[in-house]
Amino acid sequence: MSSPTEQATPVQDHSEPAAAADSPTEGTGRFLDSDLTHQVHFLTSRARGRGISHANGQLEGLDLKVRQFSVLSLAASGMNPSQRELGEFLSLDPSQIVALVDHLEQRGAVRRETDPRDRRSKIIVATEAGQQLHGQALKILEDSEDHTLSTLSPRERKQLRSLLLKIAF
Amino acid sequence: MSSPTEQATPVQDHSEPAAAADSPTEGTGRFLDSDLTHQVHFLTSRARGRGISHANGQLEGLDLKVRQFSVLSLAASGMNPSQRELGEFLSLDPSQIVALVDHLEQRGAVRRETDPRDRRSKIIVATEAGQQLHGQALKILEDSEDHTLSTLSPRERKQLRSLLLKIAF
DNA sequence: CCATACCGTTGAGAAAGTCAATGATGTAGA
DNA sequence: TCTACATCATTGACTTTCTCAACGGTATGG
Repeated sequence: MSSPTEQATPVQDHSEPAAAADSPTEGTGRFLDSDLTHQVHFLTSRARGRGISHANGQLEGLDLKVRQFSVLSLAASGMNPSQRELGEFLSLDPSQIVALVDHLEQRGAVRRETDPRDRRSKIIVATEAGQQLHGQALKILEDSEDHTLSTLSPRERKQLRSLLLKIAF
Repeated sequence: MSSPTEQATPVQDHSEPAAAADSPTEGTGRFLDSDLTHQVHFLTSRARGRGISHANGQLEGLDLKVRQFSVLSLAASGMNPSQRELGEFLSLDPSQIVALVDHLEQRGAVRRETDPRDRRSKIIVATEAGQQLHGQALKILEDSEDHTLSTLSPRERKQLRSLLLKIAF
């Protein structure tokens, strides 16, 4: 199908009406038909980029990023994750977890507690202040997500979450 | 403010059966119920990470990454994108586009052609070799995506693409 | 002609990702 | 018990990606 015959398509061939200036989707919308737009990794990348960017902006007031929130969230869950577990679940290198936990610990949001069953591993738990911070951030993130998914019906949002869950693990 | 009241859920409270060693989802599956797992940005991040990681692995033989492919793909589309348009559509800084195009150009996969209508902008077009490379990569990426979405039915895949498309733009 | 805006490019620095090595600790077998 | 080996958190080095400011060449509108 994709045998690239001599169709080199010179530039002057892109005959677009000179009135392209007032196109509807502000210029790059013409790529919406491209092959790329059908690739799931491209769509997830873009969706993620937009969502995270907006979320980070909204979290600015708390001086927190989604990256840090994800660690705080698990720490505040009462599930007592170890750093290794955090790394695995969040798809982050152990060394990155160290930096993240360092930051949250200096901020007084989490504590490192040595696991009595395995003194090599450290359990990350949220402090009282951390719980509070998590609560505030969660609220903001819910609003942010609501904004990101504003073009989706409640039913579609549920579907999306369900589908993503299936391919995320 | 941050007086840590002694209610901090001590570690020995995480009473888990000692037989946890043979748990089904290899350890971190116990976080699947956490709040985080309900957040779309977390799910998209994980899904994207897994997908791109696998895709990049499969593309290794072509010495190509999805990042570079996305540029090549638009260059090979016959839509004559300018670098600015590439940046906007791919959510990348213009300076990153320069590097990406430089690399593909040195490889002989794309050409920069000055737009006769606006000599500031450069149109990126795929060479013959670039078209061929794109064809091979596309095939590999389709297989990779098939692998990433293996837990989804054809109908679900279509739904997913449709939903992602709605929130990606 | 002039001021202003835009495009690609360069360079610098921050953030994020990857990898190897180490000390402390746990585990299993001789 | 002693010994070899594996695992966890940590550090450090390095690469990749992101973000931003500046600059030359070009376009646009007065």
